[in-house]
Amino acid sequence: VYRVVRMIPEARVTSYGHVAKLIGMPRHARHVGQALKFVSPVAGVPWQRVVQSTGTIARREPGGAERQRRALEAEGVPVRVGRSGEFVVDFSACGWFPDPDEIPHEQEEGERREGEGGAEVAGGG
DNA sequence: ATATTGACTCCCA
DNA sequence: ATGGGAGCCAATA
Repeated sequence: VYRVVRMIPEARVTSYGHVAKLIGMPRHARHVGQALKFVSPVAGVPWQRVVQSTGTIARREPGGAERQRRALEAEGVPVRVGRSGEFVVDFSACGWFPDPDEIPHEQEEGERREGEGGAEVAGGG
């Protein structure tokens, strides 16, 4: 999970479900969140770049969602506020949903890709 | 072992 | 676009 989340480019956002797919566990969307909440307090992983499939920041303890919103805005991701005070990001603008095949599995340390640019954008559909 | 919960997602009305 | 229900899998009680 952390490996995939770390490859999310700056100012880009994806969903728990997609991360789950990228790691080969399309049904573990919830566990992706569980894993992220585990690293959020220690940082080191751009957990902020993962939101719900609807682009909405999941609700959690008061102040938590706002924390994620702040983190996103800090890197230039515009966050919209819903009528319910929900925070939403625009996948069409900063969505990051590469094909699972694009993601190298068990990438050994040392080797690395260059100029991996994802121009595709969700939503379009 | 059963029941409940959770940083989720898809389906249907 | 909105709201209710089911499916999902691991952790917890």
